[in-house]
This record gives sequence, structure tokens and C-alpha cells, in this order.
Amino acid sequence: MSVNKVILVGNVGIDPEVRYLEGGTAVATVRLATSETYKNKNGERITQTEWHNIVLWRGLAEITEKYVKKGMQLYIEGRLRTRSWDDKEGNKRYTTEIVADSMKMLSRKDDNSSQQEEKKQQDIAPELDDADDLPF
Amino acid sequence: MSVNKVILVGNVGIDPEVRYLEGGTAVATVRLATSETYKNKNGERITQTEWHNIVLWRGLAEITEKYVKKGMQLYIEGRLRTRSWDDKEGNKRYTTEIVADSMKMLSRKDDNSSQQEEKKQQDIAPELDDADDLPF
Amino acid sequence: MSVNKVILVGNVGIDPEVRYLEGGTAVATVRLATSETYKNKNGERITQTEWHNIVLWRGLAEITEKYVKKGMQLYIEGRLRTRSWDDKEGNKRYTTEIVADSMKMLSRKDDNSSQQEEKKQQDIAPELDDADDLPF
Amino acid sequence: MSVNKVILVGNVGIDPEVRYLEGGTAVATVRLATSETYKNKNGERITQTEWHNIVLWRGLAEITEKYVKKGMQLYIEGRLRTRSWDDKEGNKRYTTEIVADSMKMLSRKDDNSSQQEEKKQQDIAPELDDADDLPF
DNA sequence: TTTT
DNA sequence: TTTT
Repeated sequence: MSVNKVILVGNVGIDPEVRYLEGGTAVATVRLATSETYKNKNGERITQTEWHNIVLWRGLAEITEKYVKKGMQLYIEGRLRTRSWDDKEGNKRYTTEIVADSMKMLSRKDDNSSQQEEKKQQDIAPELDDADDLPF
Repeated sequence: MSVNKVILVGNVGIDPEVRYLEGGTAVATVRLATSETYKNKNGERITQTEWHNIVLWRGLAEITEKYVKKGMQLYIEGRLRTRSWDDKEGNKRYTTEIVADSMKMLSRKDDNSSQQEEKKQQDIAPELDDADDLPF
Repeated sequence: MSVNKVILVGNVGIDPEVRYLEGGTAVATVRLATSETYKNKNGERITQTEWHNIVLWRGLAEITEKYVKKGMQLYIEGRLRTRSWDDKEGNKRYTTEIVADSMKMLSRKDDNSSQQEEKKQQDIAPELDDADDLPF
Repeated sequence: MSVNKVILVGNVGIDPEVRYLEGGTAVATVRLATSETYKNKNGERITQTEWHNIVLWRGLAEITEKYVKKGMQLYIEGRLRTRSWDDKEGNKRYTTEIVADSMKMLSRKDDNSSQQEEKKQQDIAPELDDADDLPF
């Protein structure tokens, strides 16, 4: 038995990237910042920002494509996954990502169509879970 | 405002490494496995194991040094932190770790001194939180 | 947007109760204890136990009926729900429960058939989520 | 070993109540709403609101007294506690509350002094944890 | 009513 | 490199 759970509330750093696999499956990646403020030994206020790579599949990716923009505040629930790849020198490299199981928009960047999109967002809210049975 | 929270329950892969910084601060690293089982399209049961790098500071590191062993089941609560370093070819590399804020032992590998250590573990249980104010 | 999430690891106080609604839907209730130990001002070790009412629906209820026993350690992920009812004097009363979305068995009470049940438990493990779309 | 953790993001229903115990310890109570939307069998969109009783001690209570207002969105991390009391008919009653370990303000109700208070809030942000060692 |  |  094990538990692998991540809960994040943070802000989107750049507009998400969304691509579609051969079979039509959507995959989105989101850069999400969380920051933490503390005082160091000299009493100075230090803000430390952490950047997270979020991966969203299928329905969550499609929602992301339509509604998630740079600057928005998101709630993400997911799990850690480290995958390996080979760089150009042939070295094994590792990247740790958060695979989202649930995503909620806490704010929206207002744009021209905001009133209308607000409604859309509410319409789709109940579908914001990744209930597919594939584990990635 | 942001939230950066990780909750893990998993098994320790190898005995932890603990070192002491110049000032005497203890730092422990633990390799923790979580695994997830699912059926693929052919109905075969697939187990996918995820390895996490846990970093524990100060009191948590000292507890780790004394009691955490390969094979034990741990509950970890912490936060994600990605740090960068330069490899031998001078390339920037990134490693994502979970900095523990709380650690609980869900099982112990039984050894000769188990009865005695059981008691020790209980004695220290209330101190198993990293309440220091440094954010790393 | 809101989040209502509970994460518990605790021990089952009595064998669960399971009943079936008219339509055949299974509902299980589990009493789960969590305890917390601290030192009071006199340095005495105090253990405080908290009892939680867990409600599990459908597949989770059926798993509970088959495998969950008094004394077992469970991981529960769910959400808070307070429901009201009228007592015999006609006063409104409130009961707060945790509606489970996920349940994992961290230990089993060993019994005669343990080897065999062990296997069963593994067979059903992947189905331990409440993926139905009803919100209760 | 056990875990008793609650994570909430919701809105404050009425201005918090804050009182001071004989020894000067501050205690605040906050009514927090979370809501969940789903479609019933007829395809109608149903919103179900859940009200939570949050209890905050010491520093968190003082922050609450100064800054938390009706309508604000809060992030609360805490633990469940059910306490019993006797009603006027002498019956034992139970109330389940969430004792906060951490509180973060996700929004503020704008008032006249908002600019100035914004700064205050940031100044106190690092102290928003209940690090005292009393377990309630 | 559980467990360590 | 762990565990079930």
C-alpha cells in the first residue's frame, strides 16, 4: 500500500502547451509557481519561488487548452512521477512532474470575453477530474 | 498565497544517508518507493514504482539516523523543491526532492533490539515535526 | 471554487456495518480512531484519541464488507459532510461524517484464511476508488 | 501511528468570533463554506454547500481577529476534533470542528483601508502557523 | 470502540 | 533500491 499525493495552489507562469497524441489523446503541460516567504537570520524577508511541471491528460488537458492562461491561480491535486530521457550527450536525465488528477481554477485572467467564459467554466466544472484508468 | 504540499506513504529503498553540516546541522536523505498497480488494455496487472528523494533536516534527520532502515514503511509530509547543480560537462541539471516537514514510521524492520527500540521510538514520537523556522 | 478534503490513517474500532439500499446500493460505516500524543505542562505523556465516522458507498462499501475488520489500519481519503436529523424530542441534531473517495488497507488482522485473503485483497486493490459520479 | 488531516478552501460565512481565555489565550471560530456542484439523474445542476466550524488558537486567532472578514476565501489546514457537551435537556451532544494548524488568506474583502492592510497582511504572513505545542 |  |  502506498500514497503518492501532491496538492498545489499556485500561479501559471506561461500559457500552457497542449498537444495531441496520434490516437487523439490530449496532453497539456503547465508551469506553476508556488512561493514561500520567510525571514533569514538577518531579519530580511526572503521570497523563494518553486516552479512545478504539471502534466494533464485527456479531459483535463482540453479544459486547460480552453481556459488556463498565464497568471491564473490554480489548485492542482495529483501525483509525482519522475521520467528519464537521454540528453544529446547520451546521458540519462531525470525530470520530475506532477501528473494531475484534479484541477480547479481559483482565478481567471480577465479578457474581453470574460463574462461569457465565466459561464463556460462553470458548465464544465463537474468534469474537471481525470477519472480515466490509465495511470499516467 | 500558495500551497506546496506532498503526502507520501511508501517504503524505504536503502538505509538512509545522514551527514552533518559544519555548524552541526543534520541532513538525512531517504529513497522512498511508492507503487501503483493497474490493469493495462490486455488485462495484465502492471505495477509501476515511483522513487522519491526525501530530505530531512535537523531533528527529523537525527530520528532518521537512529531509527529509519531499508524496508520500513514511512508517512512523509513535506514540500517539493527543485534544486539545480552543474554536472561534469558543465551542464545545468535539476533534481526534485521532497523536503520533509513531518515523518512518521508506520512499520519497523524487526531486529534483535526491537523491544527496546520500540520504547525509544515512542519517547521521541512527539518531536517528529520539523518546527524550525528555516524554510529548507 | 472550493476544496473539502480529509486524509486519515487510523484504526478500525469495531467491525464495520454494511447495509443495502432498496436499489441495491451498498453503504458501509466505519468507526476509525486516530490518536495524538503530547506532553502536558507537567511533562506527562497524554494520548488523545479522536473517533471518526467514515461512510463508504458502492464498491468501497462492498470491499469494506468483505475485508475490513476491527483493529485494521486504514488510509482514508474523503470529504466532510454534516447531515442533520431529528432526535426523539424533535430537536435538530447534526452529525459530521467523512464520505470516503478512496480507501486503502495498511494492515490486516491475521486470521486462519490470511494467505488466501491476501491474494483476494490484491486482486481488488485497483478498484478501491469511488469513481461513481454521485456526490455522496 | 495515525494521520488526521483536513484541507479546506472555502468562503467565510460571517465575521469570525474571537474571545480571550483567562490566561489571555485567543480563540477564534470561523464558519467556512465549501460547495460542490454535480448533475443529478435528470441532468439538473445541483450545488451542495457544506459548512465547517473552524477553530483557531493563539497567533492564528489574532490574525483572524484582525484580517478575516465575511466573504473572504481561506485555505485551512488542520485536524478533526469532535467534542461533547450537554444540551439543556441534559442530553450529550457532539460537535465536530476543524482545529486549524495553518491558515492562508486567498482573497480579501476590499474595504477603505485595503491598500494599507494589504501590507500588514504580508508582514504577518510568515507567522501564520500554529506552532505551539498544545494539541488543541 | 482501535492502535502504539 | 522498497513493499504487497
